[in-house]
Amino acid sequence: MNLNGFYDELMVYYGLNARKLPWRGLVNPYAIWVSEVILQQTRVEQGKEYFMTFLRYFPDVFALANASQEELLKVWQGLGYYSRALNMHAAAKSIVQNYNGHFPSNYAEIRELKGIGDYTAAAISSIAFGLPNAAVDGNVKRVTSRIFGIQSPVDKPETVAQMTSLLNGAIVNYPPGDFNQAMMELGALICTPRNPKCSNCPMQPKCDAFKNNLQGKIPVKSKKKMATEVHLDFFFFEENENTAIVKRGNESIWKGLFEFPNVENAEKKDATKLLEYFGVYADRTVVLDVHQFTHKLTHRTIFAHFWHISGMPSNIVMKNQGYLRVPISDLEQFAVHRLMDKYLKIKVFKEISSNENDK
DNA sequence: CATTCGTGGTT
DNA sequence: TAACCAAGAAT
Repeated sequence: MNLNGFYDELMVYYGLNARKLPWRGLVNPYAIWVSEVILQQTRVEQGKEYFMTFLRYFPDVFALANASQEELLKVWQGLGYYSRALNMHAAAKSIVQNYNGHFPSNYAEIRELKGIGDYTAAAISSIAFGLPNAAVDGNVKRVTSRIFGIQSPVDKPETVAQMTSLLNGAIVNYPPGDFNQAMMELGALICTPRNPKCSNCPMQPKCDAFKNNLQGKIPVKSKKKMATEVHLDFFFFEENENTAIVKRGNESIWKGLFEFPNVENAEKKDATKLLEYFGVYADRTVVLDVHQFTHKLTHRTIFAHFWHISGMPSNIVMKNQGYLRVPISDLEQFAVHRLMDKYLKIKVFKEISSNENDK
């Protein structure tokens, strides 16, 4: 199928309709890298503010490499997928050490950096260095599968490889960075997941899905696993204006973020059992308040309880070196996950932000 | 290769 | 409202 006409039309479309975004038009590979990692599985609208903030705190690769993990995660707080930030930290150190701070300028070396996969390596190498590598993200998978009528699941590596190969054959005829961004822009603005605006699409005459009225069937996706349910109980111990927090390890979710001492269970357990875990016994405990959240993630549903306890068990510090005793007023300085953030705003710093929250 | 990594907007 | 899913990568 000869799609040269389509690609020409696509580039014209992009020239006329490209959104003005904070990272558009930049040539600094560091800034482009930052934008691409922030935008992984993240909506453009949510990423904009974080992009500006990130560059303000870490204007170049040296600033990022020299930053503390705590400061980095505080800037990243709320974005999710926190391994992205930790991987960028490692990659920045690697760039400083192995490339004297100069961002590597070829695909293979870029692809080796932590947190950079096929898509991001192609995006950076094309946008920052003009290299003809097709970047296949969610938008491009949708656009490409519809154009070519590809009905194999787009989440299969084999399907992605097929699309990458097709697009690599076309990208050599255009400015690579613009070509990749044009494909993504078409997916974001015209070839949307539902109700695509085919009447405004420069590709309509050559689109297999449109021709066969398969826009609702393509792209094909494998069915996803059901979310598992988890019970997570946090303990807000309060004693003399102080409380206890602990830093998450590297084993699973929320790596490196701080939170109240907590227990995770597959089943719901009663309060006495939970408190005994921390050496607090029901008959000597004053539960000031219990607050419940249901927090839905892509692959798990968390039933969270926050127990506000008067006093702090003395063994909370003895039991595990990881526990930190900190002034409650200092909690805002620590990077926390959304559950903690919500609880702090609603219950702990209520008096500070009540004017905004109550509306 | 299938699963596991957040959060929030859209339908 | 529940389901979908967004400029994906690591394991």
